[in-house]
Amino acid sequence: MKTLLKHIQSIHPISKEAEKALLEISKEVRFQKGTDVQSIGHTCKTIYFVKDGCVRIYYFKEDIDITESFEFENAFVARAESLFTGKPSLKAIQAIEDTLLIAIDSNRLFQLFDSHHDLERLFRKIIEASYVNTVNRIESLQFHTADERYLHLLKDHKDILKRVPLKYIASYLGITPVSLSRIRAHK
Amino acid sequence: MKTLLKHIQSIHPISKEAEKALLEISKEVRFQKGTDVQSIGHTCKTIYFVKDGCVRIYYFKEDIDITESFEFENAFVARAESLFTGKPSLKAIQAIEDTLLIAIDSNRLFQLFDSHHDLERLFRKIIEASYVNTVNRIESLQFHTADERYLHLLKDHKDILKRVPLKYIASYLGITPVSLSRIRAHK
DNA sequence: GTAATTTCTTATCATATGTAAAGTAGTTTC
DNA sequence: GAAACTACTTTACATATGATAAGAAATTAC
Repeated sequence: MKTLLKHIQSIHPISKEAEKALLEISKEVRFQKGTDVQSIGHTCKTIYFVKDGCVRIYYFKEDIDITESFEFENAFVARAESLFTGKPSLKAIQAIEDTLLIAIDSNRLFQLFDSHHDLERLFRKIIEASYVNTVNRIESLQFHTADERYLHLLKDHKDILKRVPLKYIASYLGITPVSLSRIRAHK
Repeated sequence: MKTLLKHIQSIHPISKEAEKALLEISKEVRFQKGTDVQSIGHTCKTIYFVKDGCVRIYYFKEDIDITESFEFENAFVARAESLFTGKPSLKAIQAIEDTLLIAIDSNRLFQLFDSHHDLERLFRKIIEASYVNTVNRIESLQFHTADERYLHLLKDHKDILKRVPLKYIASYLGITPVSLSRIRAHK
């Protein structure tokens, strides 16, 4: 669990008691490459931290598999639309590689917020950062060409091509695999 | 300020003391149609609540004016990328109509979080809801046609066509005004 | 109220991306 | 190691959107 605590310290330092309380509601879970961590229709009650490996959030639009996001080592993952609304999620979380996650029980976490103010602040800051990221992604989808978005993704995640199938990258960029192939061929 | 307090109560009820503290760091400000509430290059230290009128967040990409978002009555507005990072914003906030805003001093608000846990929880929930909204907007930009996005916007904001120039709506949808005209002509 | 300015629409042509189908390469299964 | 399957690429054609320019409509300024 050291990786998680270290990552947390870099965002917002919390007390020893808060660390202890957090670890009590967390456990390590492993998933084989290709398996669903959480499936479509399930209400999200877990916040995951990626210790090793990588995952994606995906959903289906008219039978087409669309990757909403990727997460790699040292990042949190949750299906926000379900976690924060209590509704069943239309999306699933899948392990793209053999993956080691730390699962945090969100209901118990939200309860801890009452007694550990610093934990609530930590997660407020985590959500703020995620929010800034999604706003930037909107900007990218709004006014960059698919070509630019592809190059930008490679810059941000230098090893993504070795770790993630192109078909997932294509839908993440908002284009078809055929179109991504074309873009790659022109480089 | 009643509008603000009423809106807050519907998200997360706070104590009378917290309400009082919040009002002390808030003030009403008016902006004429077309004027900038905050300009590009300014570091965002204010969270606004729209009491009457409407605003947009916009920026320039290579001399082209792009609307990132609109906000109407009973919504909060802030340039998250600047507010949460402390960096100067590349974006501006502009009044689209004569607008009455409530300006909340963000530094003093963040200080209040130390003494008023319920205020921090309130704003955590506000950010969570904004986050869910932006994730949904990504989905919309990723795999809906411009045509679908336009119809969806009209559904969500029935009076938007009467209040907001089409050129702003076009860039918000990620298309040119010419393209929006075409889409509208086919209905 | 007229002129000037801005906003919106229409038309034409160029380009990027989608769809479908076929082929190639790589991986998995037995 | 052959067969089956999956991932990726390539080609041909269709469609949506972009760029530019010109005109119409609406708004603003005087």
